[in-house]
Amino acid sequence: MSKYEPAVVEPKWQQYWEENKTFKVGMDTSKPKFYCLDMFPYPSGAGLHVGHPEGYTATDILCRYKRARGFNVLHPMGWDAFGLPAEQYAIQHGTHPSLTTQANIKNFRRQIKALGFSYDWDREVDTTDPGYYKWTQWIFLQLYKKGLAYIAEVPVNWCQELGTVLANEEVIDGKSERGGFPVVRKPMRQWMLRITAYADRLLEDLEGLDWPEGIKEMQRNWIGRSLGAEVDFQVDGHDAVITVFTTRPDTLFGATYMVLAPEHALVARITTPAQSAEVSAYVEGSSRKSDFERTEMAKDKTGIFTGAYAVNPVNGAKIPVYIGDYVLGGYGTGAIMAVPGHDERDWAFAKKYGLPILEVITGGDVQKAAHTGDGELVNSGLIDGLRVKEAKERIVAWLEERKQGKGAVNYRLRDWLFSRQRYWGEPFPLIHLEDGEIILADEAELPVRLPDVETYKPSGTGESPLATITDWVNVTLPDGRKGRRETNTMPQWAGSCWYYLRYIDARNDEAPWSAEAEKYWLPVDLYVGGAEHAVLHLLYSRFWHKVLYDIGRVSTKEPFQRLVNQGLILGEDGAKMSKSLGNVVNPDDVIARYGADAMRLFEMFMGPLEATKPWSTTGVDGVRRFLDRAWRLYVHEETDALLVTDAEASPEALRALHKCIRKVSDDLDAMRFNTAISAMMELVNFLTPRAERPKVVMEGLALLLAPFAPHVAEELWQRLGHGETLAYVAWPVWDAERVKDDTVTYAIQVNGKLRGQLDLPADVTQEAAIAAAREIPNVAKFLAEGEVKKTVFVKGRLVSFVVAGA
RNA sequence: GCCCGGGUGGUGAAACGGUAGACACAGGGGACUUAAAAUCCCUGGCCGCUCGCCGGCAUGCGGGUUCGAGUCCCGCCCCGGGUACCA
Repeated sequence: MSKYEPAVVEPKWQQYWEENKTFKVGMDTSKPKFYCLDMFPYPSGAGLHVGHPEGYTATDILCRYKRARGFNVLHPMGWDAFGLPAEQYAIQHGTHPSLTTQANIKNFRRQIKALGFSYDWDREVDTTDPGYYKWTQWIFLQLYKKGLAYIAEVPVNWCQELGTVLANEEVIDGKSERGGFPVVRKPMRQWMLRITAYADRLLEDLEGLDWPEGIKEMQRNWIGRSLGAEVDFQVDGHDAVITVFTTRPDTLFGATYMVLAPEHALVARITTPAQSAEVSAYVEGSSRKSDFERTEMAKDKTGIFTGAYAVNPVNGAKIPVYIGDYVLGGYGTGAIMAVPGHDERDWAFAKKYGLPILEVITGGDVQKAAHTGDGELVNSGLIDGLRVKEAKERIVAWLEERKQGKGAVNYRLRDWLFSRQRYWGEPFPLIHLEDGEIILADEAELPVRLPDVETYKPSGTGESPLATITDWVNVTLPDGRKGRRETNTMPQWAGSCWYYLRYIDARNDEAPWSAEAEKYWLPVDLYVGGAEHAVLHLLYSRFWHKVLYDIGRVSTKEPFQRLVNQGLILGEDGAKMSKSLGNVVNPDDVIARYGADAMRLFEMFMGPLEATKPWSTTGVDGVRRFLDRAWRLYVHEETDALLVTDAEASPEALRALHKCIRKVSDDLDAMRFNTAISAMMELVNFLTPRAERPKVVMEGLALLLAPFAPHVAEELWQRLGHGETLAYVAWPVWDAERVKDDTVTYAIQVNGKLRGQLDLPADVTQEAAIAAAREIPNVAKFLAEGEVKKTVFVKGRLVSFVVAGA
């Protein structure tokens, strides 16, 4: 072989790495560790998506770089393999989901290996492997024992015609995606996880994380902590109290009415006979609406007077009680006090129903619009004259003294619905006895395996297909008591919540991971994946991690120290890649045509990792030509002879090399892959027209190129006479002396405009530079137009004259 | 509405407050070739002219700070993503 042929080089080195277990890693306390994690893929039938290799390439480059810098690198890969598609395929074709899943995994593994990533494949995990989900079940038991798992009746998407419960994504406009049958909300027995118990810690611990600020902000918003007060309002003429949550207790004197959610428990009790018919009709109407319809879609706030009045605890005022479906039963206390003068929603409602609007904070005209900003309290008795902040504190203290309210914190975050009525998921390791007692599986009994079933069709009752396997479901304990196994299974999130922990000790049969491995490898130093997981996966995972921290199984509060989101890769037409648009790029085709190294290089050359950017076939062609050019620096295309010589390198060549080392090293540290590649292109462009091929320069270039294009780099390294892989060869070091230029081009400006350029010695003095600049005819011309008021000299950059008058 | 990103050549993009457009794609010209491909070299924001080491205009728009602004500040416009009657 004389020409660069990736089809020959790439399989050769992939085989070498595999046979020599080049990237197998163990604990080595003599080196600093680097745990670099990719979001593991769901192995779909469609094969690897072009978006996957972007993040994987970035992490692989970094891992190879870190190895060369002496780090002990953990870089694993696995499969988030439970999921709906395999079960749907099973329902249609009768194929066991595990068969479909294994076939898909095989294809994904082949595609990923074809890109030459330096994973330690001995640590591969598969969430559907009983050896893996054994420990997922184990973690569930720990959650249960901590009181963080409980059963509740929760509404699900029930489709009568299909006889099954549907995921949100299977429901479109209130109809089933398959068949278009009606879907209703039906309460079912579900497992819940008490993530809300960790809300504060999930919020606070974001502070120390090196994550994109936007993602942290999204998590904060999702948790939605709001500080305020609960205030009790006595209902006039009833022995009943309405408790409201408000973030603005300071505006309590401005409350002119109240609104209850239609599903509020007191509605039926306090509604007067005269209002009863209207209220019932309204309650009935809103029960058919989803929260989405009640909130997002409704532009108009609607409500109905219940006929009842409540007493404002601060001033004894009697204010009407309404119901309105813009108040949600599930948020806060399901009741609000309305302060139309200082809340926009309340203002709109008050205008519509002719309710009084009172000013309690100065600074606006509450008859024209709600004033939500700061100001001085008025018409507010004991808090008159205070600013908003002090007024809040004073009024809460006052309410607490009289036991009519208290400071309170409210969260938007809900507990996590943790069960699915599916076959293809982790079984819950527990039995329900006839008397209602729950018996947990013993750790030694794990895993509770998925039984084989006759059919994957839904049971028809809403329960999972597992409910139809009577000899699996029905159990008799050794003591004779009878029970039923849990037939719900866990959601796909379960397996992905802790996979980063399994990687550190993936073949441990005795424990999910060892304490030594945890202490050595955690936390994950860098986690790279798509922004679509910004909230749910990352929040759930953090939650489990904190529980594991509390039971002493992990020693860090947070699992992922640094997070980077790769951007979306669009189709060549600039649109999101999709089958229907026919703009999907298949990695297999790119590799076949240009090679894996060119594919890797182009994925990184397109632009910053985080940016959304379109694919370009001619762009791949461009980086492939760069690799061809680089190859020809080393190998004679016709004779296959090595062109590299032992001759001493010229200072210019050394300077070019050392500048390149500096640039590539700095850029890799900052994950600026695109500009690092540009720097290598510049070095190749520098060498191409020159005859000299000094070994020291050519070896340096090969090592710089290695993280990006490892196959071709290994091949060149071998041709340079080395017997072993370059994966652990020390990263080249640049020398400050070598990168110094003899002369520097100065820009000469007059009044900020460029009027000339000047090559000056690198060590030129200010005086000499200014004198030389004045000599330039074009500069002198402009200087002559007025008086030089000021001269600016920036070393190594420019001389700037400020000229006044003319 | 709110919160994050982002607006730079024909295109993807570079640019410690210091020569805007590195690097690459597409384009134009040339060399090699019988020819083509491949390769190599040159060119390359827009406008103007006296064609130069020339001048003017240029980083979404309008202001400001500065000797100097793509970069910092203020006010707008547009695009992408996220998110919401959350009291």
